[in-house]
Amino acid sequence: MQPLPPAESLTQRLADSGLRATPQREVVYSVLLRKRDHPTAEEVFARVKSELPTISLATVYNCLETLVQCELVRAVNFERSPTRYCPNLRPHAHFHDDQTGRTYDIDLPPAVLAEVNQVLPAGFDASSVEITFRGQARPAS
Amino acid sequence: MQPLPPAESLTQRLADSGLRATPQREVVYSVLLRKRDHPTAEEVFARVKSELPTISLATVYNCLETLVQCELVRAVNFERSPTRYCPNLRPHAHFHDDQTGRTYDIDLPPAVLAEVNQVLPAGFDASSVEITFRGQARPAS
DNA sequence: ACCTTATTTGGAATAATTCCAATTCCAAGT
DNA sequence: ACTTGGAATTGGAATTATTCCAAATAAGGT
Repeated sequence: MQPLPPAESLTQRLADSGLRATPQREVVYSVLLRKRDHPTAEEVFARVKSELPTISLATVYNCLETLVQCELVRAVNFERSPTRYCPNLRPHAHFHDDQTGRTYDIDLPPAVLAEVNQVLPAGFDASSVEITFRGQARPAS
Repeated sequence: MQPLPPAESLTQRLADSGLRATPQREVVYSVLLRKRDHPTAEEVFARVKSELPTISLATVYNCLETLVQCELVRAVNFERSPTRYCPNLRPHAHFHDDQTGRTYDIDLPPAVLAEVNQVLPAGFDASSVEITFRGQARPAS
């Protein structure tokens, strides 16, 4: 079990960007933290509804986008399937199980990250790198 | 300049999969080989039209899908933007320039690929890995 | 309280892709 | 050559995820 980010970081991060901590944003974020199974926007929508029955799908998209902007959440894209959302802030790759469709986080040691960045020729300045595996998973844990 | 794959490999690969070498498939493939700028399906459609004015967009999608199945072409996805197509068969990553939108191939040495695969815990069996950089490019060549 | 701006909302619009049913095209067997 | 069955193509409709938009609501600073 990894340490979770402190709960107050949302309000903090939003404030840093001059944004407000609304109930919608808080619930969307808490839903992501509660069940870290890389839900789609629709899935987040369904989960948030039980707490905020009148929230709209557009708002869920807005909140998710805001959280991504604040760097509290990562948007994960796999092929052409709907975007999934991930509150894991540690450097990690994603593993997509072709059979089950489940997505797993794979921690990336700094050394590997460094080596991957080495492959860039002069003149290429990367602001981010995304590593995605596909295959079959039979995770131990 | 890298060696191009032999021209006859299309017919060969298709036959291997029990598929036919149609004019549409040939022209779509040749268009990809001729200008390797990671075009979208719409862009391929536009280029193919000059040679086959009556081809339909659906056929372009079909042909591209077929080429991907035959492993002659890779489908490249960036965020939510349209899929791009790439006939480079060497192991390589992609670099997406945020300013220009251009995509560059970055060769991946086998050693790096090996190290990246090392990060997978026991029980994860990857059939492929996708590495994508985003940032700013000022390529030497 | 008031004003200004941020945020939310529902519905319409968009964009990329896929689906579908109707031809058309081949290739193999007679 | 002629048929025939499956493959491939075609145009258009449908789907899906997401974004856009304009109106309504909420919230913080004065």
